[in-house]
Amino acid sequence: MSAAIKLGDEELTQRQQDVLDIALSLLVEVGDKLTMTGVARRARCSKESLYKWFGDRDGLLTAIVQWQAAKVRPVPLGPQRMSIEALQANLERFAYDWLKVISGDISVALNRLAITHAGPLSNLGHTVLTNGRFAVGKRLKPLLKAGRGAGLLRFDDEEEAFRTFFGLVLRDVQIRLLLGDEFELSDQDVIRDAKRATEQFLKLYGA
Amino acid sequence: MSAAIKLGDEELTQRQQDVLDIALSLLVEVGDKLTMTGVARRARCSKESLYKWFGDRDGLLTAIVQWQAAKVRPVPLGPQRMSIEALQANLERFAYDWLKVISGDISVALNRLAITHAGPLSNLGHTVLTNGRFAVGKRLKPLLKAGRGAGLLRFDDEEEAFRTFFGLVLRDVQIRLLLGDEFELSDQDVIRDAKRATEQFLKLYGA
DNA sequence: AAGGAACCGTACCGTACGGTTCGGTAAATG
DNA sequence: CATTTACCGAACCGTACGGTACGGTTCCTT
Repeated sequence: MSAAIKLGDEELTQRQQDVLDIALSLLVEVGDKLTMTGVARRARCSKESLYKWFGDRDGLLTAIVQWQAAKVRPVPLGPQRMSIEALQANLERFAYDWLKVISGDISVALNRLAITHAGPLSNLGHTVLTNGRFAVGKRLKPLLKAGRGAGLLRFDDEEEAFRTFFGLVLRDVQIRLLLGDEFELSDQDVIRDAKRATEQFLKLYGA
Repeated sequence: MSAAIKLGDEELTQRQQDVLDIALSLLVEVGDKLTMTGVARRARCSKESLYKWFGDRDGLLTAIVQWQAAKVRPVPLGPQRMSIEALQANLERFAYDWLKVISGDISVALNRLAITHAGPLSNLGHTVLTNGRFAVGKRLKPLLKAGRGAGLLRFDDEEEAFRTFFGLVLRDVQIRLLLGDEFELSDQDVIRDAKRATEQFLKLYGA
């Protein structure tokens, strides 16, 4: 019995996890032209195994998305004593990590995939939203509330505050990348953007 | 000879324009499952005509995007005397129109289409970016510069200022809609969002 | 009225790909 | 050793769809 990792209701053997990683890398390369035969060839497994493990093509795509989502473990921001410096540093770190993820090849590929198959039928979009936009909100809100509790921030609706932070951090970056605009975003740029977004957010919501 | 409208290097007869409108409405319904046979049936034309007019499927999709883009004529903001009230009103109107377009079915469908076919091969993404994100920037920047010229705004880089406005207005709306999150956005919401984004922008960049 | 251009409707072709089946193999199980 | 399990590789099937061909119709021009 191999080491099994739970994913949703299922368990994944090591072999299956490896196949999903390979499928993900192939997805980044070829986008929505990902084919079952292609995955089987790249992963050196049979199509029969793919169908046995994941049901059908949609099941494989869902598994890829969920598998990637499961790998993104939230870095717990320790409930340190909240000073303005700590708040600012945490916000900057948050913005930096987030921008890095969003501008990465994997994020672009998965979001494209989910958008392509968006609709009432597929739940890929829902999965991506849950593990992206909403997961980030869930992680950021405690920080915002702590800041408010310490008298450093002022806002009525934490959801509104979070969405503003969202806009200030990502701006047009995600949509441009999704549409294929190949624009450079160096590590220095990301650092600068994270600082700027944090400053602007504090100017808007600072007490 | 029918009335011909220039689109790129080509001219479009009335019949072809009608077909493109029908194809666009069908695209909104079925998304990327748009098929040549389906367009021909809905438009009551032959596939042969579609291929004669648009070359191939990609040509049809490109024509749809360009045709819609050609319909969006920029509403010239008259160069009135720039007061803080006029600036604020113009920004609000800008944000309102923009948010309305982005949250509309047509915009969602076209952006999904372009994202699906994004890559070095297709220029759909480029077309959408040019007629969306960049066209808006081109229209907004004169207003921003006028505001700065009148001593109402303060910024070094107009591109940066515009991108911040972008983020404050759209926030997470576009990506959520693209991913299939069906969330209500009433006209009252749009009005409120436009006001809020404008206030925040003025707080950040007001002199 | 005659001729032709444009077009409709439909049948048809080729191919790509999702999904299935099957023979063969290696490792666990007893 | 015999059996089961899991898997690989490859051949195969069905279908959807992009693209083409062609006969028939409408309409415009001369």
